[in-house]
Amino acid sequence: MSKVEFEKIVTHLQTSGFIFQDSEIYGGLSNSWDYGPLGVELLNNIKKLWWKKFVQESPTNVGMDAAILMNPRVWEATGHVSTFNDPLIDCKECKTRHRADQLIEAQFPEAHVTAMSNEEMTKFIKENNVKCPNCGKSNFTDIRQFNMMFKTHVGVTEDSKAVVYMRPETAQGIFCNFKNVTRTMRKKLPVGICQVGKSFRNEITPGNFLFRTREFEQMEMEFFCKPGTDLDWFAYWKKYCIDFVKSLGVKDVNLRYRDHDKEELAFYSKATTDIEYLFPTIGWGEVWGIADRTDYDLKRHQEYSGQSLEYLDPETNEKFIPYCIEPSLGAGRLLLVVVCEAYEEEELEKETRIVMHLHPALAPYKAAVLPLSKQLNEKAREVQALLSKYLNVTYDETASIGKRYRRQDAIGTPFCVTVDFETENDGCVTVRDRDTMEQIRLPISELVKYLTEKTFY
RNA sequence: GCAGAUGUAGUUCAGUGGUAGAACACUACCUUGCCAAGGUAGCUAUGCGGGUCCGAUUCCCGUCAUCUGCUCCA
Repeated sequence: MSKVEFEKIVTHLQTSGFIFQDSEIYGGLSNSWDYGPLGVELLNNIKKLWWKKFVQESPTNVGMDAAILMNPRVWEATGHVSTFNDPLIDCKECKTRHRADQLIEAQFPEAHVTAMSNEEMTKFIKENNVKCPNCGKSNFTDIRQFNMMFKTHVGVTEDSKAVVYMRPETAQGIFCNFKNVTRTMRKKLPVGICQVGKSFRNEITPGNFLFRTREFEQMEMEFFCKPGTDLDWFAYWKKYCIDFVKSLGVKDVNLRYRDHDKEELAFYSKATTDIEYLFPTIGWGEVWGIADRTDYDLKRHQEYSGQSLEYLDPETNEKFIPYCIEPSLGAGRLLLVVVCEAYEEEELEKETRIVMHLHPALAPYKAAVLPLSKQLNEKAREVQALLSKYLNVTYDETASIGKRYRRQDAIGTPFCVTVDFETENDGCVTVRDRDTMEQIRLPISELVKYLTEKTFY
């Protein structure tokens, strides 16, 4: 396989019906992308397999789906309203931007930055001649506060009392429902609650195509367990997650764990490990974050809501707030990973064949039905109608058969079913494999079973 | 948000202060009968908005978007 540039993959996705720029006819909106007919199939398949692995196949886990808009008190409890504000400051000399608190901390470690207001920090920077780490001068703008949460209003008047936030993570919908879920489902610890849904963050610097967008879909599990038990759940889920990525066809050598250092850890987390993927051109990038959130979230919600979120262990009659392991993954990122991994430009004698070696269960179309000649349209349409009751299939009757194979290769369709002049007599079709380019002849009556088995996850 | 670069068919690229061109892709018809065949015809573009000019895709300004770097990233 030849070395492929990230840009090429992006172009391919945009020109073959996977991804479009959002509101493109108006010039687009920065970092917003839409999923086209093929992209949405791939995305849905990714979410489906994740759900299968984390909900359906797990004896401990259940799913749920929370609202995007929540009581704003939720975000006060989590600290998003207060501490998720970055005090940003620009150097007037060299035009670089910095975080005021980090500037002070780096040059005056003894200063109590966390206790300072923005005005106090501005004053401190001026009085102590805090220098720009880039140009060494001390000439800054005033601090401006950035909140990463999108705000909107409930009700038709823009009354500040009715401010609500677009959730910056799906996790809190799970924490808030911890009691509801365990009670109604009669769940004992350990229990994982899983959710797939949109989150919104007003990122200062999004970029790299789907890699960092302001609106994104998260696939998260909050796994509640008793602290100090024999089983190391953090290690367990780390392995479970990486095994899932590998099961989608991602090669071992392109994956690694990366532990966060102490300084890097979020305030609520005791330990965090990222699963990273080696993207073409871009290099290693975070795909999946597995965090040990301790009992931070439930504790805070208990405090702010006044509701007990303790768990009563039925065996020991002991009450405690469960600890939580959170593997959190962006659906768009995982899509990017499987596409980067699957994309190949195969050099053939006369041409280059673009093939997406997608796992058959992920492929937008499981098969394409192709009449060898247009005279065979009718029969081919019958086959398509039969298959489409069980599988997502497509149909193509234009151009030569070879060209149609190429088109399907380029969008990752694992099988092509060709109806030929013998089909009417022997009831068989030719099934061609995307990866091996081998062909076998099968009775139409066995097609559904064959394709279902071959595209099973 | 700052700095730099870029913006011409679906894609990759030409080109010009005076009616925009190719290749590939796509569509139709003919032909062909299992790996991008051939023929004919066809569709499609100067990101958006101003300004200068007789005339702007070209020069100028603004804006939007993309890329790179910085800042940032639950």
